[in-house]
Amino acid sequence: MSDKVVELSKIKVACKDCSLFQLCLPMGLESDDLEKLDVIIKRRRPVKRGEDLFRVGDGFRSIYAVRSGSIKTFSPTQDGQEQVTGFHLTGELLGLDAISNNYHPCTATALETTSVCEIPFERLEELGHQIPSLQRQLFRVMSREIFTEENHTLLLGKRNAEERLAAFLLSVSNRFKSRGFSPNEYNLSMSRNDIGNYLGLAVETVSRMFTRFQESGLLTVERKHVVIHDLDRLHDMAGSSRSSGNTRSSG
Amino acid sequence: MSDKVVELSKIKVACKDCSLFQLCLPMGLESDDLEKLDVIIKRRRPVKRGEDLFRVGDGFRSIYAVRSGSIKTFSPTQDGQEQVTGFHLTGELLGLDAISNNYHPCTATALETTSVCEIPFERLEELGHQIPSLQRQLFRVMSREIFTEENHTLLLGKRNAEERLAAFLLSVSNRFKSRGFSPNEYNLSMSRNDIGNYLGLAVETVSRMFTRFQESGLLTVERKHVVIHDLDRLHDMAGSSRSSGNTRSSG
DNA sequence: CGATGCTTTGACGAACTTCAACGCGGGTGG
DNA sequence: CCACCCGCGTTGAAGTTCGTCAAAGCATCG
Repeated sequence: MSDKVVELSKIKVACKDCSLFQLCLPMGLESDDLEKLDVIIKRRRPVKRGEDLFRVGDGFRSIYAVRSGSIKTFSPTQDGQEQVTGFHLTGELLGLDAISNNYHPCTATALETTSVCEIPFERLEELGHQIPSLQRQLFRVMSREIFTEENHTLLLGKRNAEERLAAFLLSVSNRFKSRGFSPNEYNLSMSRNDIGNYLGLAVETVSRMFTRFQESGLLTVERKHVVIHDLDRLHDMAGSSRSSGNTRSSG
Repeated sequence: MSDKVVELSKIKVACKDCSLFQLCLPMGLESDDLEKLDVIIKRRRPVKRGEDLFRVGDGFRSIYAVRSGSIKTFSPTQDGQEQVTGFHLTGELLGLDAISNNYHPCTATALETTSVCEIPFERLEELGHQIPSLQRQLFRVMSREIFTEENHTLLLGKRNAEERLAAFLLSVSNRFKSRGFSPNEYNLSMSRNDIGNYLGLAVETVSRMFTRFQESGLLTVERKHVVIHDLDRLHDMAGSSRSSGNTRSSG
């Protein structure tokens, strides 16, 4: 069960050997329970930039964990627009919003070449009956997702453009940090358009804010590449965010 | 276990005799499983208008189902403001956002005299291991909550004042309808202030929109009382809302 | 009956969107 | 290898929506 081998097209890394172990679903599981989970997980070939992991209306079968790369989820609105509902970075789950309807309410598109673990939900549910700690972790993950959505709501409800972009950059920063990457320097895989859409702002406003942030010495930005010079100030500007983290998990 | 009696201060109605049976947690449960759930549920004395069911930071022990009345949940923001994160009507659950953090990230205040069922989460979790259909229902409820939050996000991200208020009124309408009340006529238990806060609008803007809606013949409003004359048009105005319902459940 | 809190209304200004144009960079084809 | 093209990002100007400020109307309650 655990002698997974690295192949060319199907990279098989057992949960126990995965660097995301502490962030992902198996967090807190005992070794033998971990293997049970490991067995039901499907490792798929990487999704290329622009390809979809699933589409709006697709039947719900699995939830997904991002192993590397990043994914955006978005829903169509009645007037034919799209609304970006979330960005999912390494170690984050998506698809949880499909459980109740039994189909995916959003489309998931890779922002760059991305590997995911596919976790068939029925089997996960069965496993949950056997492994209480997995059950609990699953509840925790879903609850955190609700909490995260509330935070996003909070952001869009009361905050101006400056605060929104600051909060967004801070959120990305925190998420990279908790995965062992630099919180001060990273590449944004999503376009300005996606960011604006997600934050409820026009692209132009996002661009202007980036310029303003840079002029004030808060950060340096060049296309996708962001270097944050003053995380404390960014934090102050973000203001609104509720006490706890901004960790995303589903979409 | 099922011979609950109506008392004066503690109204005891077994799940199987509750009119919300089809909307609430026990949906789809077999008779004997229902009784198991029934046993762990605590019926508390009603919460009066303005009283809190729980407060921000309170330790998480239970989730709650609204039996009658309504509750608003709100979180403090860093600058001392409040952000209303949800309204919870009859048959809806709240407290699900506390599972991951182990404390409540929001305060829940009664908007009118409100009865709730308190469901100790640890015991519910245990019961979930025994009763797969309860487990599944719990996942479904949590997933629906994520979906609902996404919808709220969508609303705040892209929609103007008119669309927001229309979507809000439509959501309330749908929720009353699914509980067997009139979708065309209802009383709003929350203040204009709460509505504005929830929708990310100034109170004055909400008021102006109500006036505009009334002048256009869409509805009649007098303080809390709302009569909707043209649900179809309201639906068109709300526009943005994603395909499925607006059913809330947690906060 | 006055006090208080909620709601409405009007005037004004600020923030953000929209429209338009331009710059830049990466990819493609000659 | 260079030139061109196209998408993305930036910048400027004008327009609109909504928030803020101020004041008055109106119900509820002591």
